[in-house]
Amino acid sequence: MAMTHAQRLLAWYDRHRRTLPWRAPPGERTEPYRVWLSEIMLQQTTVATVGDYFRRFVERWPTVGTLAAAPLDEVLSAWAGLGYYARARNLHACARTVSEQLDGRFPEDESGLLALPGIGPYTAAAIRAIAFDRPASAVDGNVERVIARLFAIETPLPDARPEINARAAGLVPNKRPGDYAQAMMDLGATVCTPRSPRCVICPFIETCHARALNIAESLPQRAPKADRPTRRGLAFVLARSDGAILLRKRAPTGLLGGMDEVPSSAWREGKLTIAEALKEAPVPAKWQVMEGGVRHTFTHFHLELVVARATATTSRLARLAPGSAWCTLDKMTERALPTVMRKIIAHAVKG
DNA sequence: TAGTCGTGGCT
DNA sequence: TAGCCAAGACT
Repeated sequence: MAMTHAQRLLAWYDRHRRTLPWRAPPGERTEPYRVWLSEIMLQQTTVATVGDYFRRFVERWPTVGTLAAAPLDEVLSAWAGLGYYARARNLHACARTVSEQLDGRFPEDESGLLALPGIGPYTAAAIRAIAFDRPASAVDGNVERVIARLFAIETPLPDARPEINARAAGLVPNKRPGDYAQAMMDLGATVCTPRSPRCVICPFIETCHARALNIAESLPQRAPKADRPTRRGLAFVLARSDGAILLRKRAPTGLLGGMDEVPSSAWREGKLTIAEALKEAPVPAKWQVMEGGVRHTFTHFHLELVVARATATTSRLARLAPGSAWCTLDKMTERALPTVMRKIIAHAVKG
């Protein structure tokens, strides 16, 4: 009998398996805590970016209990720069639930995992497969691509998802399902790549329908994305005589929720009127509007910021709103500052 | 269901 | 340069 897809893939995996910070040695299982933490970090984020964050997290918080005991603000600070900050808020909430209500153990069943904050269909399946070696079908962007090509599914995403999920589930083996899940993702990441797939070294070359039709690189097709608008605003960098800068805390949810920020005017579409934006300054001061500015792109809009600087005087310190605080430059790395805020500060300091 | 939610690397 | 995409979840 011919080898199944799973058998071919596992044979390939045994030869090409990558060493990753969260991956246990061959034949061993990764602890559920490390699987969960890595999978949350890897959502919409590249392996290369996650590596250092993962190492820092497990060194500082080696167990789910230690993470649950940490203040949210410390977790957000450690997460700063990774993006999608709701993941960090949910990570912390999930750690507390597992620690306080589940005796520190992650559920092994799908419904139990799906009930936890930040764990959706993909992550629940990945945890079940990798941590508990259960035959769960973990379909991420890599697997979507592999399956769409293997079966030449030309329906654009996201409409193709039901068919892709069904096809993917049909390939999951009962033996080594954890290795199989990781192998599928490795295959998508290193062989069945979005552009210039390396079909000649693919374990599925003999059965891949897209390869046979010479349409592999064009799959999966995607529905066109809405174009991003541009929002504009004025950021206010207030510096104390010792160089400390005024920061404040953002609202707990929504864009950059719970993170620290440099005060700014509202970010609006359309032309920026400096005179109007200056009325939104956090304190009265002799604001100096700087040359140039900061550009940053979020998932669904571009942001263009002009930066205004001012020096604080003692008389204004008492006027600071609640949630505001001074931060010296050497302490800036300890704060929960998203990348766009670090860009603003760098621009202001550089002058 | 479709919009919200970051960032960096690659082409 | 500008768009694409990455181990998606939530509302």
